[in-house]
Amino acid sequence: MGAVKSKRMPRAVREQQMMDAAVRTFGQRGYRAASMDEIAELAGVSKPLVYLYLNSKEELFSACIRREANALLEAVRAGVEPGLPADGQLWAGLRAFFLHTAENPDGWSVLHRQARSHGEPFVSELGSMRDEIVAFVTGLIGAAAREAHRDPALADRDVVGLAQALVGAAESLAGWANDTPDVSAKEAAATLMNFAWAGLENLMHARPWQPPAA
Amino acid sequence: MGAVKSKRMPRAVREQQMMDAAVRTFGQRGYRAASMDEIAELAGVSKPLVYLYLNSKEELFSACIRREANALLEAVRAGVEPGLPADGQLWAGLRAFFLHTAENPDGWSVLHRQARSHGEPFVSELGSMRDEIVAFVTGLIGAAAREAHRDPALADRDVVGLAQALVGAAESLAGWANDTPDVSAKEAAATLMNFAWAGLENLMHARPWQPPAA
Amino acid sequence: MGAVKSKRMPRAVREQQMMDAAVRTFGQRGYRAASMDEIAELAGVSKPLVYLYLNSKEELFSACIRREANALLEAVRAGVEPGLPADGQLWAGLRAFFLHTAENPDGWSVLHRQARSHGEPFVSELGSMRDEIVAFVTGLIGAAAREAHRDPALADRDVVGLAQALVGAAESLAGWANDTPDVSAKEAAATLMNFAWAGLENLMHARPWQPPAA
Amino acid sequence: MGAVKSKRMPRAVREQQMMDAAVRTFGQRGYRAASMDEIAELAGVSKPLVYLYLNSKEELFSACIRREANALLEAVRAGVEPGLPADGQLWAGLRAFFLHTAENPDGWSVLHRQARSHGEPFVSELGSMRDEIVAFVTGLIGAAAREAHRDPALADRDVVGLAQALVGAAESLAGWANDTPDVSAKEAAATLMNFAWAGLENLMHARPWQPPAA
DNA sequence: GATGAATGAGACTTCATTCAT
DNA sequence: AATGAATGAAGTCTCATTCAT
Repeated sequence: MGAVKSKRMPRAVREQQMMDAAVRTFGQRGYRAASMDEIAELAGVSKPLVYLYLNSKEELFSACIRREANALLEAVRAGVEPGLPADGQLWAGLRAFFLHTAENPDGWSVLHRQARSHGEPFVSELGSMRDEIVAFVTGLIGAAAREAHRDPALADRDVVGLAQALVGAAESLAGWANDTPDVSAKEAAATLMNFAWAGLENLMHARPWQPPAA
Repeated sequence: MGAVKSKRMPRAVREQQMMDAAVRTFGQRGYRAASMDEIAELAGVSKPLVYLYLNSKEELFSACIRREANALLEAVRAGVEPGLPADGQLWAGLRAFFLHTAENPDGWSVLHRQARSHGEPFVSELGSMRDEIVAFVTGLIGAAAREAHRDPALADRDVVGLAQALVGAAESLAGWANDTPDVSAKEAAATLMNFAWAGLENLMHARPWQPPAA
Repeated sequence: MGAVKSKRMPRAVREQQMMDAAVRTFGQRGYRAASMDEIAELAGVSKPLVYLYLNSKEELFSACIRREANALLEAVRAGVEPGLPADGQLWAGLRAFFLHTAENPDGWSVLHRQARSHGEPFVSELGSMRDEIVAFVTGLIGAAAREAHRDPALADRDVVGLAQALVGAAESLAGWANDTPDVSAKEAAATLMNFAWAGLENLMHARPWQPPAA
Repeated sequence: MGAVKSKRMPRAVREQQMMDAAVRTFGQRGYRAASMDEIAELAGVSKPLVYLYLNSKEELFSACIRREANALLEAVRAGVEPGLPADGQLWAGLRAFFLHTAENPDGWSVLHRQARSHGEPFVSELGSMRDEIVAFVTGLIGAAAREAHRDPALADRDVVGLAQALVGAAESLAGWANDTPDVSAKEAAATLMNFAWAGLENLMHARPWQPPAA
């Protein structure tokens, strides 16, 4: 007994340990550079056990993508309170997104860097998750548009493009904030919210968006 | 007819053929999955010749990153006409950017997907090119602010933050546009220009930015 | 009958088989000319197993040097009986040395021919073993000097120099005896004993050292 | 004109430049590790020229062995003055040997380390040269024996063994003197002469050989 | 007399995966 | 539930050597 090297754990627990190790390894080394040896060692089990539970490197990676995608989605959903006005919801969603990715850098690396870089079947795997995020954002923006009585409605494709732009901007700012001393994560988030909500023109004319008194 | 298998070419020409093949292979397969065998065959030469001229897989990949990064930078610079007003310059730059990435999907894949996913030294290699783009965009936004006599002036740090956000959004959209059939470069540029210039709120209220009659 | 192709052996046994094969191959072909393929085949295993257990060609060669050096050292130590007079001890040590090198020609080739010819880190590896032999011989000569009440006493440095000369002569003669058919280990030992003990001048005057009636 | 990069040299001169480069490279890197590329570059010519003049790596190495063996032989012969008594001749020969090998470390490495370590045809190549050295030493020792009216004469095989022992002792002492601070080459030579001429027993009883007043 | 261009063959090494217990 | 033993296949890289000028 003791966490040093417990044997004979129930399957579900062992599987999670393996996936933890896999996410960490894939996230840091990349899909191809990660070796099953390293994953098994990090998980504290033998290699055949990894194969017994997860079948192959490919399936293991797919499982990682699914797990991390769902976790991210849940985090964003949980961060948004349905009753708020549109800008408040967006602000809350972005904060949740930033928080989750900062706390799970390996998982985020798996989703953002690795899953896109290694072709099928991983791109498809990621696709279905992105569809869910887009649907969620679409809902948000759609609600905002109705709130503003926008007419005619934004096309779905435009919404997807906007979501892509938002995520890209968020990633870029996160990296910049990380690499630049004395730029806080909150400042970065505010910059993004301004950029996204008010647009450059409004910023040029000194009409920024104001964060809600939180 | 055509260069079926020309032999004894001068070194400079052969090197470009090899780099073409390498960009294509790296862009489609990824850095690790691409094999030197495949690159050599696609270039129509033997493997030792690739090593003789380009030394190693790592150096070859670095050379690809540099070549593609410079080409992209030149394309954007060439697309912007200095005399225009700020939004016109931004619009021109974005069009040039999305056009170039659409016309060089493998080169863009090398920069956006592969160089980021395979650790040092490639990330640094890419970083310096990205810094140049960010500096360029920073200049543009600063000019726009002066043009608008914004008061109080935007802090330098805010300008850089906005430029980071814009560049990140552009990168993300370019990947999306490349991966999504029937999204044209011009549409992507318009989506981003709207997003950046008008901001989401204006979009919600059906007050988008209008492209200049070109 | 015989160990045609025994599978699933414990690691320690397999490692010895591999080292046997490696010593033989290195000794006959040389470090560079020996291929890991040949070693694996001679050991009756696949190449990856050799790497799994012994890591690299360099480490494998180093391990061979250490094993053979220790075996030789032990053989010489075991051959010398502490109670004898000085010339008897020297004679016994030389006999053991030449016998061992004659019985392990590949091991001796690894030590004498290959380890010296392929630079660091092998030369150092061998150096420490050689230092042990020299120290051993130094002790022997020192004992002989005390036994003879030599006065004035030999300087320590002179003793080490003599030991170096003796060891070098032995190494060289062993190589020669191994390469020359019909020169027995005992003859080689006698030649060296005469040379070392009586000196050329005494040989010239037909006053050789006499082996003890064994 | 000038030694920087003279072109169109007569064949004999070019060949010597190549052999110089080859001896240096083979001596330092070893036969296998030396590459024709490195040799050609060090010689300041293109690789095809090396092949044009010297045909193959194997022939080039053989030619190096022959050249260096002859040079060593000549040096020793030139060092010995025929009229001297036996110990004086030996002393002179050893000095010439030490001097030549110290001044031509790469050539000595080719003969002593590399030629023996890489099998046929090099071992044979070296063999004929060793035969000449042995004949020379045999003559010397034979003269000494006649001088001493030794009877019965030493067998040829014994002479070869003694020569081997001498050379081995010399090499070992040379290495030791090089690695040990404040042991001069001359001291090493004296130690060897004592060891060889007087023998350990005489040394034990304080009857060393005396170097001739030079 | 001399060389830039080019390659077939083979080396070391790694990895995903399975077998037998 | 778990693992020590083992390998087929593939990858990066080097080298002696030749061809065409």
